Amino acid sequence: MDSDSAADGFTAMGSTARLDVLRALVRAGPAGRPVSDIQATLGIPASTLTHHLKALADAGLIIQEKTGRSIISRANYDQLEALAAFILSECCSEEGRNHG
Amino acid sequence: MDSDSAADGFTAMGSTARLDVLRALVRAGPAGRPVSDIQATLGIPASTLTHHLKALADAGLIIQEKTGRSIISRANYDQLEALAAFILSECCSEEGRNHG
DNA sequence: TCCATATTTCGATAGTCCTAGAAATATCGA
DNA sequence: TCGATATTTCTAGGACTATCGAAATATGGA
Repeated sequence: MDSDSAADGFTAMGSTARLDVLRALVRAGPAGRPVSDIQATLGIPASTLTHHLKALADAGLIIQEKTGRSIISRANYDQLEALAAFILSECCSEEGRNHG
Repeated sequence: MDSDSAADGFTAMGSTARLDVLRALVRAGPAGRPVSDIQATLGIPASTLTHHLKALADAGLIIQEKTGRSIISRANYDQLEALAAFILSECCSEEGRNHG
């Protein structure tokens, strides 16, 4: 995980609307949820929801798969774990240094 | 940790410049670093750096303390841990449900 | 083919954010 | 008080973002 893709990931989580969508998918587990189902739960207009889902997918936080007329979105747990671990990685590695 | 303050925290981490500043502080450990020291390491103009530090402080990700002419910034490890934990909290709690 | 369902693309508006130079403020030492 | 150091505030422009209605696209069934 490099700094740039981590920042992309955090940007994607950095709006209430998008974080709510992501968490709905995290709660749903590996089965994921279709767009229309998320929309019914959160009450976001379809075009806005598509926009946010694309942002989450571009950042690698979710994975989308088309089945029939539906698109199933799933949380990308590996990526989410990597981001969570990134926050405090290298913690205190320079503790006590006066220069550098 | 509610969704709104989590989103604020992730927004603060959602730019490369700011994430680099935060990580410099995470690496530094509890001793923290003065602004001028961060500036020397990262090469960011002072006014830009102040702007980013304020954003990080407003989101509760860092804590600033004035000592003499310097301001020491420290990572707020409790808040960072809470954000890391938030990402996957409630994971799969609705797994298997078809409605709701 | 025709219709209903599911989702995306387009387009436009309003608002927010990043960056950074210049000027201002605060602190310490001589 | 004067100067050096440390940091913030002011200001501004260009870039990016969120929102969402309307129109378009894709799929499956009758």
